[in-house]
Amino acid sequence: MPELPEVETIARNLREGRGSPSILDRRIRAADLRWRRTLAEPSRAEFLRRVVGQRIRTVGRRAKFLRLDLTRDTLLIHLRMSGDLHVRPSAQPPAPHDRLVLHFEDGLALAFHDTRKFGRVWLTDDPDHVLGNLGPEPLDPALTAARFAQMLRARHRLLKPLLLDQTFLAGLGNIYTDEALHLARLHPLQSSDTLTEEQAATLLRAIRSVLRAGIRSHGASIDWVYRGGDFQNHFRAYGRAGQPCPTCGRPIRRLTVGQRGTHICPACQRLR
DNA sequence: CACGAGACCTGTTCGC
DNA sequence: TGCGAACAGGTCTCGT
Repeated sequence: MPELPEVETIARNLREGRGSPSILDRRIRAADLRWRRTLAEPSRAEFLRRVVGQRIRTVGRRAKFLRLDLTRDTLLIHLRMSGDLHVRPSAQPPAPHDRLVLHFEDGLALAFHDTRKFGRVWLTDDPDHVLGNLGPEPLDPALTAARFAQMLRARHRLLKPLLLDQTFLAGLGNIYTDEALHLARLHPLQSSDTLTEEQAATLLRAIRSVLRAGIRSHGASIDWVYRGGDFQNHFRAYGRAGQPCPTCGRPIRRLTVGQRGTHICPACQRLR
C-alpha cells in the first residue's frame, strides 16, 4: 500500500499527533506479537524482553521504512503492501489483522495492522545493517540533476524497473513511478542510458513534483481502508486505463512491465 | 549485471 | 448465484 508519501504521512501523524495522540516519549509496557513472521529480527523471545521499558524518542522515515528511535535500539517497520499503523486505547481488543501491538504505560497502544502479512519489523542497535543498501532520497537536495543523470547513464536498465529499485533510488513505488514517468513524458520501457542530460533533469523534477504533491495530499487512499489521503483524486495515469490523458485527452493504456501493472499515455510517452 | 518467474499472503473484483 | 482467475501501493530469492 504505502510508498514514500504515505509512509511520510504516517510518520508525521505519529510524531505530531494528527488524528490520534503523538506516540513520542511514550514508554513501552508490553509487546504482543500476534504473527511470528512479522518480526524479522531478533528472535521473538529477545524482542519481547528487549523492547519493554524503552521509550520512543523520535519517529521518522527512510525510504519506505518507518524509523522509531527508542531509548537504546531502533525499531524499523516496513509496511510492504497492506500494512498500516493505528494508535488506540490499550484496553481495546486486537483487530483481526493486527500483527504486533505495542502497549504503552499510559493506556495507549500502537498496533501494526497488516492483512497480507508481508510487512516486517526489526529491532536493532545497528539500523544501517537494514537500511545500508538503499539509494538516495529523491527529495534530498544533495541529489543534483547532474548526479541523477550520471546514475542513469551508469546503468543499462528499463526506466520503470530501475526507478522501482530501492538500491537505485529510495521511496518510489508503482503509483508514483507511473505518475512521474507520465509527467516527464518518458516511456517506462526506455533504457536508462539513453536519456539526454535534459531528460534526466526533467525526470528528477517530475519525481519530486509527484512526491511533494502526494505528501501535500497526505498520500493516496485506494484501499477499502480509507487512510485520509486524497492523492488518488489527482492521478494522471495510474489506474486510469481507458480514461483521457490529462495532457492530450487520448485514452490511457495499461501494460505490464516487470510484472507490474503500468499506465501510460501512448501519445505523450513515446518509445524511440 | 540484467531480467523473468515464483514465493510470500489475504481480500476484492471480474468474467463466464 | 457460484466459482475460478486475475489483480493489488513490495521485496526477496533463484535460475538463465
